[in-house]
Amino acid sequence: MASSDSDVRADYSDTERQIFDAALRVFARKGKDGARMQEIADAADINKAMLHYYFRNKETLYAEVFAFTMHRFRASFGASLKEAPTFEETLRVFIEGYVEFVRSNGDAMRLMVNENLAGGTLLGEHLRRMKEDGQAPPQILIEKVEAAVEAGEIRPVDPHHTVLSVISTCIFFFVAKPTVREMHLEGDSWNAFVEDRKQHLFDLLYHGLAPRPDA
Amino acid sequence: MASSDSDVRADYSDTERQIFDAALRVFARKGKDGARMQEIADAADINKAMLHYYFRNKETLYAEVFAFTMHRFRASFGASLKEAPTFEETLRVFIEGYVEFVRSNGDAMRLMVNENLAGGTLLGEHLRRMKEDGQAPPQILIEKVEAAVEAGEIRPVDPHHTVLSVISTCIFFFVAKPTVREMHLEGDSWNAFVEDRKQHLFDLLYHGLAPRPDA
DNA sequence: GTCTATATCTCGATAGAC
DNA sequence: GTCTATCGAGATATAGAC
Repeated sequence: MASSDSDVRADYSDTERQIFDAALRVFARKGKDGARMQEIADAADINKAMLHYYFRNKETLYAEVFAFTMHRFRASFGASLKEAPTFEETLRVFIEGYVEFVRSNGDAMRLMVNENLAGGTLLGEHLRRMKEDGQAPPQILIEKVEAAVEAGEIRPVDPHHTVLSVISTCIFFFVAKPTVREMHLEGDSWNAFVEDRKQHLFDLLYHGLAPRPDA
Repeated sequence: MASSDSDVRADYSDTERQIFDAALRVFARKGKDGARMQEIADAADINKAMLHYYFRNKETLYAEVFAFTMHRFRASFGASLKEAPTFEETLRVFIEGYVEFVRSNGDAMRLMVNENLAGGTLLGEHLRRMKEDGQAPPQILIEKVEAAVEAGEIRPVDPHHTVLSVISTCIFFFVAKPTVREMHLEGDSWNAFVEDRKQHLFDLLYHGLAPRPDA
């Protein structure tokens, strides 16, 4: 258990998880400084004093919520990435997995984006660890893109930019959900929009990467 | 001048613009609730009391900064979008213009994303106005995509999803700059990365949209 | 218009009864 | 473990001299 100085505890109680959910919801929308302990307590349906009983202060609460969220992100995502025979299948599975992850972990995404906007002091350590573990979703996909280029399955593209583009298109529409609703949806259902989006992204990216007959 | 109830004043003094710049910098990173008036005053290099002299309170300061930022966004961007003979040129010009805009208006982007994360109460009105004016960058590009589909210049894609994808790839890497630095840059220059990205995005999206010979 | 001082209030944090 | 009451820091906002 003493593997790394900032490992994530696995034995959170029910109340603690309840607090985590509430804290994540608030931190994700308002950021660390904008969030109010009272609002978190209300969302968790507990007394404000209990927050300080379980977590010394706001700073540690935020740090633990962030670490726990990143931990879940790695675990949940690694599991969703299956092996696929062709790059076409890999791309389809990745988009499906990523969009679904984003859909059901919206606040985790918002938290990470918020941390980026604020300067990302906490990100560094976590990202470095993800990179070293090779567990990061980007890292995995980058290698697959490299292999696909090597095998001539796709055009000779820059793996880093390519993966960044795939991820951007899977996340941004969700981060900017209020804007997207206003600009692109006129009373249509959000869920239907997300389903359409998965298909669109696969088409766009697949054709964007596939080799050109004339090239 | 009484065109609309929430029009943006055009006669801001030098001091007021100085405050706007500082306020935008802070609001963009910390959000409305996370920002501190003292920090804004320091960044603007004026006394904290002066903030309240020029703007009654935090709420109105934020509202005016947001409105002014959206106004500048519309104006600055509309001007950068030139007519182009082919869709290929349109796409290239759009990416160049958008990425450059994002690069030199990073805090404006961060502010909008922050507002989206927080729920986007202020966005609604502004976006609706942009849509009605037809001035919105997305709106303009959507029409060009529709026309290009019609003319057979590109594959029959959904214009809304397509434009959303273009915009996502132009903005997200910037919003997540700290993460991108950590994951994709190893001491390389950010400016060089941005230049590479413009080229990559054009390639990826152009091939993603171009008609298939075999289709 | 500018600054100091201060009023007012909100929020994070703790004490202490149960 | 839970709650009420409250302290004290820090934030917004204002008063008033210059």
